[in-house]
This record gives sequence, C-alpha cells and structure tokens, in this order.
Amino acid sequence: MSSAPAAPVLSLESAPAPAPGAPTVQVALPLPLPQLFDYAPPPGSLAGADSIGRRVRVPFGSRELVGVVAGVGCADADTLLRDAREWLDPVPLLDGEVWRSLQWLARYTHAPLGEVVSTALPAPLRRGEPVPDTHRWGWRLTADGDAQRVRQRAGTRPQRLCQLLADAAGRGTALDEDQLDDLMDDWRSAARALAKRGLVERMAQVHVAPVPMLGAGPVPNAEQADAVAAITGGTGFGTFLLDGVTGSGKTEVYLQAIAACLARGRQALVLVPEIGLTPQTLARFRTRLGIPVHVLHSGLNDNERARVWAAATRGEAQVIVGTRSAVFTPLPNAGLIVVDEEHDGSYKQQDGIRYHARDFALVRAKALDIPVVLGSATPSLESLHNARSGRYVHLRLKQRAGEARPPRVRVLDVRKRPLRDGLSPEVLEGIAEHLQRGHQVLVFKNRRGYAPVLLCHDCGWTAPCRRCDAPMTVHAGGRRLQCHHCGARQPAPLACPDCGSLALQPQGIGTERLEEHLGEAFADYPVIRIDRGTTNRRDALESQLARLGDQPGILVGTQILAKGHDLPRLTLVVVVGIDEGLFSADFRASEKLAQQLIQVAGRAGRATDPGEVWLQTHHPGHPLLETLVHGGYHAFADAELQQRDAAGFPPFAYLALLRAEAQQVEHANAMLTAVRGLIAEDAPVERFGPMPAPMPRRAGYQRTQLLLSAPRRQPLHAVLDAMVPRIHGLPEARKVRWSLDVDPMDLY
DNA sequence: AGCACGCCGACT
DNA sequence: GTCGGCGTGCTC
Repeated sequence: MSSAPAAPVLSLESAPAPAPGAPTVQVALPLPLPQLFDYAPPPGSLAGADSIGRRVRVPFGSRELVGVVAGVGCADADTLLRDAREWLDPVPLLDGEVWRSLQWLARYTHAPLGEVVSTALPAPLRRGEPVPDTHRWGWRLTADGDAQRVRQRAGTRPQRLCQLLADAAGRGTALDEDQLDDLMDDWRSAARALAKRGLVERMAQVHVAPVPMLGAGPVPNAEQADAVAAITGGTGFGTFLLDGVTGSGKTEVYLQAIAACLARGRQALVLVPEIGLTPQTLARFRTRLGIPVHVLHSGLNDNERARVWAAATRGEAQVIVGTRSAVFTPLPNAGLIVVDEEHDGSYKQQDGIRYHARDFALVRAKALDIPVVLGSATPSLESLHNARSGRYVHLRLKQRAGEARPPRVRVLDVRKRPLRDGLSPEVLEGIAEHLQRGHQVLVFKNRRGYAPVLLCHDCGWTAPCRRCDAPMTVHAGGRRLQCHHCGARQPAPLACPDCGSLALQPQGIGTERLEEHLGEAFADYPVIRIDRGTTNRRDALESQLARLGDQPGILVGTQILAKGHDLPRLTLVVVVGIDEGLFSADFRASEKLAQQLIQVAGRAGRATDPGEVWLQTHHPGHPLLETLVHGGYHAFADAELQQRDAAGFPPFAYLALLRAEAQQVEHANAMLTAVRGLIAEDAPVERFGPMPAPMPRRAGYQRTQLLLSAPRRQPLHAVLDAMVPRIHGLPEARKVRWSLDVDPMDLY
C-alpha cells in the first residue's frame, strides 16, 4: 500500500450465504495461523449474521482465547464442534467501515485476521474486558447533604466541597470530576468522607457533545486559505498532499480543516509521529478548537487507551490525536483524517503486523468517503510521485509565516582539516560566535554513544557483539560497550583480546563524545545531550529543554531533536557526520538523509534571527548534497525518483520481503528455498534470494531473506495469495521464525 | 503462539 | 527409581 490508495487488489466482499444445518460461528483468533476456527455458538444463544464483529470467549486446546466472529456458517452433520463459552459483546464491537478495513488490511499484509484485529484493539478489549464506560462522573449533594450542609464546620474541606456543590445545584447542575480538579485540590478525600455519611453522591452524567468554541488564530495567508478551501470544499474521498516548508503553517491548515469538519458535526482523526506529540501542539489544538481533544500515545496506560477508543466508537470523541496505532480508532461519524509528517518512518510498524499507518489511513478515508490530508515539509517519494501523477491533490505552501526567513546553508569541506573529536576549527569558532551573541546552537549527529567502535591501534581488532554481526558501540566515556542491535552491555576491555596491546581507542564520534568535547570547549555554557540514552521518559525532553530555556547554550543530539519543539533562540545548526548516510546500501538511505537534513535545518532561525545550517562533510561534492543545497528538497526528490525508476525500486516497483531467522543458517535458507519453490515458474515477479540479511546475525539468530519485486501490485499480490497459506504447512518452516513484510521500508 | 505429549540425562 | 530437557504436532 505504499503508493496508491485502496487499490482494490483485494475485494471487500464478505461471506457466502449460510446453508441449512446447525449454526456455527467462524472465529478469528490471535494466533499466527491463517485460518478461522469454527465453534457452536455459546449454549443457549443464536448466531446470525448480526453476530459478525462480536467477541467470543472460546476454548482452544487446553486454554481459553478471546476471538472475534468473522463469519457464520453451518456444521456438517458429522462434525463435532466445541461450544464457544460466552459472548463478550451484546452487539458487534467491530462493524461497518473499520471492520471492512481491518479485513482489507489482513488480506493486504497477508496476516491472519485474528492478529490484525488484536493489534487494532486496545489491550483490555483484546483480553475480553467490556468496553469501558465513558461517562463523566458528576457529584451532587444528597437531600440529607443539602439539609445538613449548614452544620459543616466552616473552613474545612468538606464544607468547601458542599458549598461548591450547593452553588452548582443552584445553577441547576452537578460538578464533574474535571471541574472539581480545577476548583479544589484533594476534593476526593472530602468527597469520600461525605459519601460515606450519605451526604454527597456520585452519578454518571449523560454525554452532551460540547460545542466547539473556536479560538482566534492568525489570519491565513493566501496559500493557506487556498489549501483549506481545497480540503474542505470537496465532497467525499480525496487525498491532499500538504507540502509546506518548515514554518509555513501546516498546523494552521489542519486546524481550520478540522474546525470545518467539526462544524458539520463530524469526527476528525489526526495522526502524528511518535515524537511529534508535544504538549505545545496539544495545547494549541485544545485552545483553538475549544473542545476536548482525545489523545492516544504510548504514554497512556491500557485503560486510558481503551476509554479513548470507547469514546471514539460511541462518537463522543470529536477530535482524536494519536500515534501510529490510533489509525485503528473506529470513527462512526468521520469527517477528516490528517497524517502529519507523513514521511515519518515511525508510521510503519516494524514487528508483528507490519502495517503502514499513513497508507492504512488512506484506505480508511476512501472507505469512509472523506478527505485525508498528508502533511510534510519533506514528503515521501511515494507521496510526491502520487501527487505528480495526479492521484493526490498537491497543495504547496512556499511562504514561511511571519518574518521567518529560510536558513543559510553552508557546506563545510573538512578534508585535510584537523578534527578534534569530530569538529573542525571553523565549526568551533562558529559555535563560539553564536553563543557570544546569546543564541543557542544545535549539534546534530545521528549516532548515539561515545564512539561507534573500539579499535586496537596495534592490530586493528574491533570489539564485536557476541550475538550480532555488528561492532559494539562505546559508551560511558569509553568504559562500557553496548550493542545497539540486541542491547547487550559489557565493560570495555583494558587490553586488546587479540594482541594484548593497551592501545585501545574509541574510533569515530557519537553524541556522548561530542557532549564531552563541547562541554570542555565551552565550559561557560550549558551543553545538553538529548538522545535515546538520556531521554527515555516522555517528559524528559520537555524538562531538559526547559532547563536550557532562553539561555545561550548547546544542544547535542540525534534524530529526536529534528522536530517538534520550537526553539526560537536557536540560530545555528551544525550537522556532523552525514557521510555514512551518503554511501549506505539501503535504497531509502538517500531519502531518509535528505529528509533528516531538511528537518533539522528547519530548526534554525524560526524567529526573527536568521538561521544558519552548517554541514560538515568529507564529500562536499556529493550529488545529494549539491542538489539538496542548491535545488532544495524537490530538486533532490526529482533526481532520486529518476534513480528509483531506473533501478526498479518503489514507487516504481512493489516489494515484498520474506525474512527468516533460525539458530542455523541452513534452516533459514532451506525454508526460503522451499518458499521460493512455491512460486509458479512463470509468475511475473522477480525473486532475489534466499540471501543473507544485511546484518546476517542478530541477537544470536542467523538471518536470511527472500525479496520479491514486481512492476505492478496486482501480480505480486496474486503470488503472495497463493504462496502465504502454504508456507504454514511447510516442514522447513518449523525451525524458523519468519515474517512477511509487504512494502518494506528498508531491506534490513 | 502456547501447550501437551514423548522419549533420554543428573538428581532428591 | 523420578524431574526435566526441548523436538514435534495440534489447536475448530
């Protein structure tokens, strides 16, 4: 699904007409098995077509599982089926569009429906818990409480709570728990005490759809107004690529399109990348739209997620903002889907069901017959290709809002320049200058740790991971080794295990080493490192940036710094060590690098101070840099699309990658060879492999892969349709862990 | 995936 | 003499 929306390779048609006989339910179970399992309906109940989408608890071997009814049928007289234990839903939990789309996804990814359903549902629902209620809880005085109110001792919490509730009652209303949180701290203990004496009571409040109270926003410029008009002006499905440089006000366009959607009484779903969901963004949505915004992200616990899901499925949640998995939210009353930063790699799930949330959002929008907006300053080549071929409406925002000007980009040739811990003298001078002017500097290096390898200067030995074909990364200033692929950690050796030499040196530069060096070079300024090593908790990034505030100082970090927060005092971005990315074997490496450079460059000079971006490289003449610096992202994209076309890569070809891993390579290879043998000789797909994965050994497993490629989607899927069910029966597949990735993001 | 059943080593 | 190793086979 990487390029075209809902190309109906796979039909949405469902079950055949039931035949006479004992009724059965066909249940999709969360197992890596391709088939449905038949049961007799729970004793004493009926199962018609209206039970499709309901959850049932069923016996399975010696255990019990929760599944979803995917069809109904009738049993042959001679087959003995087990009884399903119980219905878990009175009416279907999944129905209508979301159910059809999930079935589509199962067929498209060639994954078992039960596993797709189970990734789509919040954990409590997956476990069989009832759909949580979404009532707001209100508190009011009982008749007793009202009568005895005057007898409360003045100045106490219970008295204050009674007073608040009495005031509210005077206005003919109760107070809900959110309002009480705002009005009084620790009202709960007072309420508990009063409730025990029967003076106050809690009651569920009927949901009343809040009316949006649109806050004032900036006056849109002509480009923004045109974009909003295009998105809101159409009828039904349409895909809009909102292609706007950093600072051009894409969020403003989203907000106005969402406001229009709300004005028609419809729900809006907004997808954001994992690190894009900042408190600032949420606050802006809330104040501008003037209604509760329901948030779904990895920081929520299971019950909170289930509640948001429930609120959405009941149509109560009007705006849902969430990361990848939010794309599964049922939207009975949908009006708009927005995918922010649509190029972002975190939309593709890389384990389990390998779906792409952006692409699935398109499928859903089509099924819902509503517009979908894909926004980015650096659109994916897939989306650009679709825009240029007319499948998407291409909306360009070329102006930066306000006075902000695009940053000046400088390519620094560091060949033959002395580098100290990876930084050239010019860079250090530049940093000093910006700091002295009271500004902030961002040093971007896409490599965590102290140094990428530990090298013996005498014999050339490098510290390898014992379980992976990868060198271990040096951490903790050289004292520890860590594998970024399997997580293994060990102390750094004092002497070379091969030759006994003590000349072990960290080789190369990571963020930790940059932090250390910059801390020494600029001892008077704060140096803050932000990467996955320092910023595990969701709010850690916030608090670290808050620590810096408006002070002059240096931020050192990886990818995680490339977007999100506004850093108005930031005027210099130094990009160190892009050279690895220039020569990577992965077909998407150039695209990722270009997007990263443009995104991180967008951090510089968002306010009135003009920003500068310095790229430190040993390859100043590399075509990617030349094109990107002189022609911008679109010139790069043109060139890169031509190369993809010539090389037969997406979006000009469709790929499916079968990965296999086993303790012994032979097992993995035997399995893939057997799979390859399942493909008809004359099938119009190219097959590459079995071949070793780019990292042949990872976490102790030998990894190989088989790549299938076709110039059109349909024949590839025809091959997969015939092939995948038979893989499960392959004896060679027994000792192997395998997975199929349709539209892989990378060939790793 | 889980879980049972099933045949061969070091232990109360 | 048993507890337990993980090979293989099945689950409506």
